[in-house]
Amino acid sequence: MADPHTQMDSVFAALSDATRRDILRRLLEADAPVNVLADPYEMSLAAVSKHLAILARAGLIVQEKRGREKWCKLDPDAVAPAALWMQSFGHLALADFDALEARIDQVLGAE
Amino acid sequence: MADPHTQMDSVFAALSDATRRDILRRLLEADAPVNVLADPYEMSLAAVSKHLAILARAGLIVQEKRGREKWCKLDPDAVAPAALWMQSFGHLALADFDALEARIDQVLGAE
DNA sequence: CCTATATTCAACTTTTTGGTTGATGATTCA
DNA sequence: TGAATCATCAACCAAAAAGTTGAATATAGG
Repeated sequence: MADPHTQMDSVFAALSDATRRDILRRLLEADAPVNVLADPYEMSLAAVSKHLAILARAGLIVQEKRGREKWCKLDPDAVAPAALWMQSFGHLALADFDALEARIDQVLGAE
Repeated sequence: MADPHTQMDSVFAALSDATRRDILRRLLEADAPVNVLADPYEMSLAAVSKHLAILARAGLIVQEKRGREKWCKLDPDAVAPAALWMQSFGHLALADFDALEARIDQVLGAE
């Protein structure tokens, strides 16, 4: 079976969890190793490690091993396709009424 | 049990499936009843009905029964919280977010 | 009234997700 | 060397997601 998950699927799925969004938000401030990222949450270190793997698989973070720590940093470009989809969707949807009026004007105003 | 799913969780989760994104895209063009929406996809009507329920639960569409048909229309305001999250994340994270916006404007034909 | 249509519901299967605990592999450092 | 630390792996569990088929419910229309 070919992987049915596109990059955008993975990005949106990664963002659908509040813990992962919180991790991303904290990574805006500074890069951090896994144990530091895990600290604020109630769940186990292994659970946070899995969340980070999901973020990495979506391309939203990159992980680099430094000594025994694994440092995580944002890869913000990965959010671009999903952000583009959302923005254009929102713009097109909200602009719909204006677009209709514009077309009416076009039809009535032409010739 | 309090619902652990926030509105943003639901919106991102709803957008993480290509079929649902395609449905939303088609609803930009015109409102449509369930059977019309289901037509292009290989899956059963019941499966599409479930996808629509997920979109409705996320607030992305509203459904209104007209006779024996159930018409679906976009509720584009529902993307706002998630879009804002992404936008502010992108603003803070992307060095060249202006470039992204330029591409968005390009796609939209720009104001 | 009867039949076809539109949609959902119910039950079921399979896969994925999000979590646990305990063991394991690296690495640091006293 | 040996103990502590960092992180993942492996096995497991419960719940949710995504699909199926078949029955049920409304409604439309001859």
